[in-house]
Amino acid sequence: MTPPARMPSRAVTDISDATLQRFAGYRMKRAFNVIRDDLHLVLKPFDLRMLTYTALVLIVDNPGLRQAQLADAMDVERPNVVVIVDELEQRGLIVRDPAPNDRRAYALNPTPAGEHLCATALTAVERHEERLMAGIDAETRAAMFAGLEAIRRGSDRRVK
Amino acid sequence: MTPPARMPSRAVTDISDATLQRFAGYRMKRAFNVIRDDLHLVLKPFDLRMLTYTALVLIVDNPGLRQAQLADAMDVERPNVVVIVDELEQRGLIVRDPAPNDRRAYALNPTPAGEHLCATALTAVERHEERLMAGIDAETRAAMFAGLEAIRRGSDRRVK
DNA sequence: TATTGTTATACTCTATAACTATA
DNA sequence: TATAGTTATAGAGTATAACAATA
Repeated sequence: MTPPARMPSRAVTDISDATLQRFAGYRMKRAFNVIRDDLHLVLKPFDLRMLTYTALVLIVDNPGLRQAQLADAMDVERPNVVVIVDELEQRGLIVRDPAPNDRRAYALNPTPAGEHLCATALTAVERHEERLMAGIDAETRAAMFAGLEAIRRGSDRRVK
Repeated sequence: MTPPARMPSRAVTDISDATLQRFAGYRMKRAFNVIRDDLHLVLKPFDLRMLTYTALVLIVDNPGLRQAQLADAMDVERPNVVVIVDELEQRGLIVRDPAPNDRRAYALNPTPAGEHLCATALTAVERHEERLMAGIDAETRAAMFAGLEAIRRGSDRRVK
């Protein structure tokens, strides 16, 4: 069963990433790559990317949201939110209403078209999720989610 | 204990991401952002980024590696590996030796300086890892790693 | 024909500084 | 003074096509 030993020059056909496997960052990057690539294909029919999809969902779930709040919720810098909101607005999926009591800000609201696209995309993403998580039992999923949440919350445990 | 109810206009100060929280992609992106930002600061003193650090570790652990194998191990396209290897070579951390039996390819090998920097950076990354995972018990860590590995392996369960 | 490494290129994501108009 | 949104810009990460040398 075991392959013949090749003593002189070690085979580089079987690459070891044992060192990197010890770190959450490496494992998460690899897993996230799979999710990102699949989500990319899933959202393509709706002409949405992960960022525009995330923004749309947040605006649908939180009508009246301001851009600064959206940036904070998405963990993205404010200038980068502008182009995302621009894109959604130009496609008629959301509107920039004037914010009450603050003439500097906008109240982001979904249009009926935006709500419809959001709902349709959401069901596609749910199928994508179930497909990728198919082999993982409920307890492992819960533990994984808890671990990810603990890392996210522990951002005050960062360096500096 | 409960704050006074504000019926007319719902407070948008408390943003709900409940919909997105149901998806592994969102939770992983948020957690990965924390890890990426911290790792960025941790590697900065060594003048390494996540990609160059990962490549260096893989080359140290797999001397004689070819670039195509490195690209595969890093889940990065071959053209993007060229600049990473360029950077490590120009800094004297690795060398591009001729590959035996194939004059097209290179055998990537670490220099003593590369091995030393790799070891030093590794201990810093170990501290970073333990800091970010501090609040997570062993069983949760194991389950999280198992879940991430299952997603990575299940890349054949992708769309198309 | 297929593969290795390469060049060129483009698109996305991310990050910072500086501006305007309001607060 | 500080904040909301904006502009401009630059750096990273990622992806594809096409090429020369070699298998």
